[in-house]
Amino acid sequence: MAQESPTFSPLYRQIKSLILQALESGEWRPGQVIPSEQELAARFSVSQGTVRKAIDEMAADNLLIRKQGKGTFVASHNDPRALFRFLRLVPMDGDLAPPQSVPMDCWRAKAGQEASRMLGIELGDPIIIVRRLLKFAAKPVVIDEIYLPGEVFPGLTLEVLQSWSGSLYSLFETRFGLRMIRAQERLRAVAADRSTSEALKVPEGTPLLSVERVTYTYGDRPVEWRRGLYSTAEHFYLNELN
Amino acid sequence: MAQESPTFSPLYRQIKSLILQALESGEWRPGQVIPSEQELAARFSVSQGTVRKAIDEMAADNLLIRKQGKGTFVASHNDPRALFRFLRLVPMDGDLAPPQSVPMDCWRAKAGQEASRMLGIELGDPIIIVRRLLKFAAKPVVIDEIYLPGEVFPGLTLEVLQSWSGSLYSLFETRFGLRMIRAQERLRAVAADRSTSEALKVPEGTPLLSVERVTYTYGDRPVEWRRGLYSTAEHFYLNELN
DNA sequence: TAGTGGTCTAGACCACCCC
DNA sequence: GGGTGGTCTAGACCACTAC
Repeated sequence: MAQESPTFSPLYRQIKSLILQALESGEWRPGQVIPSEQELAARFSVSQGTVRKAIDEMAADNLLIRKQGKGTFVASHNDPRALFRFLRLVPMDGDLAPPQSVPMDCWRAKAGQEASRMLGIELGDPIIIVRRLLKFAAKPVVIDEIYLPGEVFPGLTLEVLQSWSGSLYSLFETRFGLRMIRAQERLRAVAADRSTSEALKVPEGTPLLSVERVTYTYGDRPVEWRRGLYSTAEHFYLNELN
Repeated sequence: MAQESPTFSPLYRQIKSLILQALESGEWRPGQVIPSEQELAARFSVSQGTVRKAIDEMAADNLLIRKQGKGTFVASHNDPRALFRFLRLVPMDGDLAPPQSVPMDCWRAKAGQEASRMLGIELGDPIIIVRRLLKFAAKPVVIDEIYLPGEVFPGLTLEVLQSWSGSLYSLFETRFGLRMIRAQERLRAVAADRSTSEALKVPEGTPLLSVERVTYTYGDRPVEWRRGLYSTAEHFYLNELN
C-alpha cells in the first residue's frame, strides 16, 4: 500500500556510497587496508553479507582489492599491476616491459574552447600542459600532450615530473591525492606532422594512432585530457571485447 | 590434516560449468529462458544461493541475461542491444544509428600461414573469405575481410549473406548455431592502398585504423579472424577503460 | 495470485595469512 | 591460534511481471 520510492536503492548500494564517501574523504588512503567486513557491518548496522555485496561491486570497479586472509585494500596506482590498466599498447613480438616516461616540457596556459569542455572548467581557467615521450626498450613510441586543470595540480613543474620514477598517475595519487578511476579513449588514424615525426623518429606523413583520453576521478569528475600519438610500426593497441 | 586439492574449485563454479555445458550442448537456445533458480538448485542439489552466484558470473560474462519477474535468458546476438557489443565505432557528431552491412564477395580457399594460426586449424584446411563494406548513413566507413573455418560454416555463400538483414553474428548464431562469446582486437594505423581507397572513397595513402579481430565461441575456440580498415574522418573508435 | 529474480539476514564452515 | 576474506545454506521478505 505504501508509495514505493521511485528511486529505490537497495541497502548494499547505500553502504557502497558510504564507503565511497570514506574513500573520497581520504579516511583510508591508497594501498592501505580498510576495516574488516565485520567491523564495517557493525559500523553501518547491517549484516556482513550486505557489506560484502557492496565491497564486491567496488572490487569489480577496481576501487578496492580483496586479498584472502589479509584484508581489503584501497586500490593504488603505485601497484605495479595498475601500470597497464590504462595503457593498452603492446609490442608486436615479445615481452611486455614497462615503458620509460620522458617528460619534455611543462607549462601553464589558459583553457581554450576544447580544453575547457573536456575538463569541465571555465574558458580561461588556468591549465597545465605537459609534453612527454614514452619509450619502449629505449625507442620512442608515444608522444603525449596532457592537459590538466591548474587548480588541481599546484606546484606541478617539469622538475617534479622528471624527478619522479613511477607512472604519471602514481605521481598524481601520491603528490596530489588524486586517484584516477576510469577513462574514455577515442581512437583515430592520423598522419604524422613534422614535429611529431621528428620526436618519434618516423617519416613525415606516417600513419599514427591518435588516442584522446579523458580521465575521471571520484564522482565522475574529469581531471585529465590528453592526446597521444602512437607509432604502430612495432606495437599495437590491444583491446579485449567481452 | 587432509591434503587439500591443489585445484580447489568452489561449488558455484562447478555449477557454472554445468550450466555452461548445457548452453554449449544447445539444451537452451539463444533468446530462450532457462529454468528458474529454484529448479536449477533442485536439479543440481545445491541451494538457490549457490546457483545464483553461478548465474551472476555468467551474466557478468554476457552469457546470460537476468530479467526480474520474468526469468533468466540465454544471451543472443539477435538482441538489438548486442549489436554494438563488438563494434566500437561511433560517429563524431551525433547519433548512433545501426550501420548497414554490404557483403561484396565470398569465396573458398585454403588456410595459409596466418589464417591457420589465428583460427587454430591446420595449414591448407578449407576456409571461407568474406569481403564486405559497412556503411553508416549510406557512406562507406569500414571495409572488412573476414576469414572463417570452412567446416564450421557449411553452405555459407554470398547469397546467404546478402539475403540476411541482421548482423553477421546474428546470422552465424541463427543459421550455424555458433555463438560469439568474446573477441580480442589489435589496432594499428596504416595507409590506404589503392583498392581500399576506392572502396572507402578516400584518397590513396589516407591514414586508416586497422582493426584485427579474433573472435571466440564457447571453450575459447577461435572461429573468426577478420581485418577491418576503418575510415576515421567522421568516426572514432570508442573505448571505455575501467 | 502466483511465479520470477533481487535483497537481507544469521550462522556455520573453509581457505589463506601471519604470528 | 586467531584474524581475514570466501563459500554454502536456509529462510524471510521485496520488486517486478504476467495472467
